[in-house]
Amino acid sequence: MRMSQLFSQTLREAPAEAEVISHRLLLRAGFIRQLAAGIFTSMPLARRSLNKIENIIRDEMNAIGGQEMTMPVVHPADIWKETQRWYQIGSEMGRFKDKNNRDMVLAMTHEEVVADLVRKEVRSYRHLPRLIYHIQTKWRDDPRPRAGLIRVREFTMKDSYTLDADWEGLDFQYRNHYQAYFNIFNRCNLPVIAVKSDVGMMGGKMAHEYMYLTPIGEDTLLLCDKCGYSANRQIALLKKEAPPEEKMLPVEKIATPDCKTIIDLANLLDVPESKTAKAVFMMATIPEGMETVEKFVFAVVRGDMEVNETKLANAVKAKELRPATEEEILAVGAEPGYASPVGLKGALVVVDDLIPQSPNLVAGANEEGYHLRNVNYGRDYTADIVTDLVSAQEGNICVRCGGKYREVRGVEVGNIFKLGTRYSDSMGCTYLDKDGQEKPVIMGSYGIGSGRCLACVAEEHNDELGLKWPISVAPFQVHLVVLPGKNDQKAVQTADQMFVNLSQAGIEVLYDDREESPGVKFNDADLIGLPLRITVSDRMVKQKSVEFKLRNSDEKETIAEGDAITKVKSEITRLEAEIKNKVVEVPFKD
RNA sequence: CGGGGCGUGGCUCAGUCCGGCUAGAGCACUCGGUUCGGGUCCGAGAGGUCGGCGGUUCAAAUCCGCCCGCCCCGACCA
Repeated sequence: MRMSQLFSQTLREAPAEAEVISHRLLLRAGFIRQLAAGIFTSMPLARRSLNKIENIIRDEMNAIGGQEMTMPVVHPADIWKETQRWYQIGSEMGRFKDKNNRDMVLAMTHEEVVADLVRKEVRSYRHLPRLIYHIQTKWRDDPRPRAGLIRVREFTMKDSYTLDADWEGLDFQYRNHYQAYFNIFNRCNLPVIAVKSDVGMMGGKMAHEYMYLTPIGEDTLLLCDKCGYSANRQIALLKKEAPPEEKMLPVEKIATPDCKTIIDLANLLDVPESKTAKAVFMMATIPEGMETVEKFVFAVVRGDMEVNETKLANAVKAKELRPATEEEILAVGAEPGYASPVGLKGALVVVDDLIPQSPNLVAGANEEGYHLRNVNYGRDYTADIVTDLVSAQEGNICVRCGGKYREVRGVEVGNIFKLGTRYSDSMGCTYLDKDGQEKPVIMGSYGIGSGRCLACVAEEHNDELGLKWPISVAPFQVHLVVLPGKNDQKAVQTADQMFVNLSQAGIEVLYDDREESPGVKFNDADLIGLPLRITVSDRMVKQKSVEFKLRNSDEKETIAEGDAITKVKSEITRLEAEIKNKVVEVPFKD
């Protein structure tokens, strides 16, 4: 490709709205342009890199038996109503009506379409197992798109779906994906870890997320360096140490004016925060058949811990949770700042499982300015649900080995889900097994965002001059720069010829044939960040030589003109081998 | 959805507080010349409904109201 013909330009300055490095560099280097919040165009450079990423994905999916297909972006709402997700998912779903006033959905994912296909195509155990996938546009009207390509509303995802006759089959395909995903990210030279995760709106049994660790990430992860346990904070378990046993003391009402926070309370009474009970009020939207009901949820955790909203939502099977308003709190007989589980009416009480083991806590009195001492679960109040409700944090004890957790941030670049029969049941996907028995098809679903992957690679590989693409993801392999000098076409002729020769040798070349000064050309080359650079200058062609440079190194090497192709080829081979070495077996961790 | 910020030519920004002549600068773009290994230099040009609508005023980029868009923090999120 001649740069004089390329449909995009580099920018000397990044647009003001770009903050994170990948966003700034992808804009400046001319890879992407924004159309609206969370909606981007992939320019030719980005498209080429995305093609490389997607081809790596294809390669790895095909290697585990995947069959590529394409499913529609626009769906009739009917199938989403069948699985209830039409009702369960809120404003994040893109909905519109067609000309006949029929409800339509913009695909957020494709379980419904797959399930519809399965019930029509799969009749017999002979049709199983299968692995199908596509690379297709998704629309999720995210409330807050941000950070360039990291979090967008329209995006492209590879999503694959496994169809199995039994749970062992699902297990096998799940593990195949587990490894294939590591292969994919390693081949993109993107370091990731797999963590256990919440099943969220997908429903299902087990899920892992593939996380690229970076401070700009939006997910908080807990890692145990001792045993390797890793999980998204949303579901991370932790070891809670039960306090020493105490005799239950009689409840005692005490005046605690202006004492609305746990810290105030602990200070005033001179007790540790772990001797208090913290109350959190939420309104939960809970699906009941086709309808939803709003319930007031009163959650209780120990004062030294935080409520985990994902765990709470899962405990009460809520589709949505929001903080309750003051009026709603008063309506159930609680007092904001002085709330207590003792003597509540009409609330769903959910208590962390450490609370019943923690005797003689200080809790609110449901009366402004008063708390109760020596409140004990079982004697003074009971809960509708007792379960793990708290968020794991830096320094907490590992649930597996007793080590200490470390907290890091990450971007989710992929995920794998064991769906089980959630969709098969609601959409009637059954097959006949060998005994003629009708059984549900067991499904799995697996996603990778290709644009997000590109952004993460850009986020990982850059320096103060610009991008530094791994050879496997670079839009071109070689940046060919010509510096013509004055009144002499010799360099241009040599470079033109080299462009032809390299291209004919199957090498992908971006040829900067523009009439620009050397400084501009070098800076653009560094900004765009192709792994190899060849400079053909007036000065050097006189000695029949050219300059070779790696983006990743400051060294410049003078080589004979005639050796250029050999040199480029061997360097590409070397860089590709480096990447290949990163592809290794990863032990499965559940 | 809550909090904050911003919106002036393709990009970065000044001007807005305190209303007043043809609305400015740098970069990018076009033309001419110059330079030629790290964002050359000189000259000439083209390009703007000052986000939109309404109001106040002799006069609005500037003041007031409503709306829209974009960014950041939070809530949310396969």
